[in-house]
Amino acid sequence: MAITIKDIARESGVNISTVSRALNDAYGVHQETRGHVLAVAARLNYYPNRVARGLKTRRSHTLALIVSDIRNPFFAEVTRGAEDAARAGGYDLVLCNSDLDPRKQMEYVASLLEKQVDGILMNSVADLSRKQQDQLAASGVPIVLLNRSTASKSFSTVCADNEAGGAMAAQYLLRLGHENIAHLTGPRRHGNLTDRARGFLRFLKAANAKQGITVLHGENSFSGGQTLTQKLLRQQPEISAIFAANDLMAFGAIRAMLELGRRVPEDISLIGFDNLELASVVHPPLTTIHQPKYEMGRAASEMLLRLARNQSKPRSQHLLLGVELIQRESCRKRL
Amino acid sequence: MAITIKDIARESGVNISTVSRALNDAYGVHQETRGHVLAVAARLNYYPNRVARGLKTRRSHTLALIVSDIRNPFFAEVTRGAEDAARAGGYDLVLCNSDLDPRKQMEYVASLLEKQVDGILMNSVADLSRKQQDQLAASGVPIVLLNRSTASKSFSTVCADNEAGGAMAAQYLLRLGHENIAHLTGPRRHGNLTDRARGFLRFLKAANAKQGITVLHGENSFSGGQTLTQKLLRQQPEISAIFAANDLMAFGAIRAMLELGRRVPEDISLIGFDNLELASVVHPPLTTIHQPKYEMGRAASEMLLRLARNQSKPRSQHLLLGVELIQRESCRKRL
DNA sequence: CTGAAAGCGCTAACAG
DNA sequence: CTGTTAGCGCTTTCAG
Repeated sequence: MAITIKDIARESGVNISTVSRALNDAYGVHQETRGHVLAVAARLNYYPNRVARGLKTRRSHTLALIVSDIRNPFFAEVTRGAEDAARAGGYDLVLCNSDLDPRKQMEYVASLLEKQVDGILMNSVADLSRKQQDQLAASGVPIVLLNRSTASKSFSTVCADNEAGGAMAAQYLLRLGHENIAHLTGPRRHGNLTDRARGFLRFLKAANAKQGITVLHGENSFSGGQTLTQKLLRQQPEISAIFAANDLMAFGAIRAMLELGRRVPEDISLIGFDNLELASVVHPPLTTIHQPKYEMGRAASEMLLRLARNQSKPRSQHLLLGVELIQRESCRKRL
Repeated sequence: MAITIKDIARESGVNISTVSRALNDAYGVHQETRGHVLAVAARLNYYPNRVARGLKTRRSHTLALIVSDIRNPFFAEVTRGAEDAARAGGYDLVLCNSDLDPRKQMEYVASLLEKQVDGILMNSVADLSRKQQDQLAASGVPIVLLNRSTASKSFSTVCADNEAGGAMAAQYLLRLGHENIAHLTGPRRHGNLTDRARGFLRFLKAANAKQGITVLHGENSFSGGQTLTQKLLRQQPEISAIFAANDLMAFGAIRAMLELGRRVPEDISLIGFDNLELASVVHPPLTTIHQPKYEMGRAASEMLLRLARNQSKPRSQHLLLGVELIQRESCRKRL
């Protein structure tokens, strides 16, 4: 049986409420009694039961993070940022993997509400029905959406500036003199990737790119990048630069080119998006657009902490974080 | 204000204890009342407060996982397995990143105890002082150690069979006809890596390997593998096969060889350990020893669940999971 | 500054 | 089968 404030009250000859005060408020209790109580508590090796406290205070000091899959290195990084910030604020973080399955997501949320978490960080609600989203919003827990800028107004968000990143990629490739450019991206409607494509194409158009741009849609994965690249090089062997919508696709592209005997960057320049840790490890080291993943997680946690602490639910907040071009060795000037 | 069993008791004209029973036990309550209560509960959109319940039952239905860093893809995979199993058992998983810092680790544990978690999964306690370890063991929470086989008897463990894996690597390289073999590994005393080295060397010795084996110690990281390989090839350019203690080091070795103009596997065969997802993505695809990372996490959670459910603390359990050789393209027969 | 007492929401004897 | 009652460990009025 763990020892409680009752024990330490008995042991130190004061009332449990005094113990409680001594343990919490620095004020409202005589220095001397306070000292004594603390000493007894230490001697008995007392540690408070936060569950009981939470029942009374209606705060669990626990946050939750729902990602699609922690094995995705992008989310691992975000998660680390979120956990660090939560901990710094005195909160725990419970981790949930939803695989983007709407049912799983709703089950997690229900379970988390029952556990009285003070706030939820979510990867996405895009796959939830309108009704489910309303239900979420109505639940009352503060929710901040990660990696979504276009979400409904009911939720706060933190996201990287995907559109600006797309534009950066375009600008860089143009500056290197490329004219025959392709963009490899994911499914047609995929919030973030769509934003990247928009920024990319908009910049090229504004710059009066001399030639048409090829945009290929496929799976936003390693093998998707590989497949699309094979297809691209068959259709348009004269291509001189590729913008892959994320690093994983870029890795797939590298593999495909290797197999087809096209060299990066000698024959074809390649730029990715995300700046995964692996990007500097592959050969050639990948030039890419850096997303501040850790900072996104951290900022999201901090935002959620603010929301959780203000009982009164304030308007939703939105944060857009800047991205950055990381030059490595997968691009070069067109001859 | 959330609605409680009191509300639904009032609304349905029965006592709160009847409500509680209706909601929990299927038995001991008339089907009719039960149905009615459930209906009212549903109508009021009731969900139970697990914190209150936990206060009474002394079970939080929450597990915790302390890893050094979730960004390490190895742990991400383990974590996913652990979370899936926890959830399947009706438990939440709180994630903690310790960076292997003993102080952080102890702080996490203290905080988790206060939150009344039902069990803790830990990456390692190797860096904890004897006293800290005893303190942990004395705390009373079930603890299972991940990825440790040699830990003190006070804790349960689940681990991959590192020694057998090392032996497998040796056997494979020998079968390919290699005689001039090097082993690149981490610091001298590093539980798992040491086990791999032992298995490797023991097998070679037993097989009467014709030549001496070179073992190089360094950092167990990408750059560690890179550095060691540079050093190795300077000292012994005639080496024909390398066993890297983990995939990350193997990736570093690939990079170093690329830079030195030595081809894998044409000039030198390379085998890793872990079978990270990247292993199939690098060039050449890496032959390696597969650790069942997901299963380790799952098994650890399941073991912890068993421990948590049996109030009486049983003896510690130990599980050693098998490893597997994954043949890809980084090794070939010696000419 | 300290004590008494109520109660957070739920479970679990114990009666009936 | 159902109601009464007593807490779980802690915070928080309200008195004194």
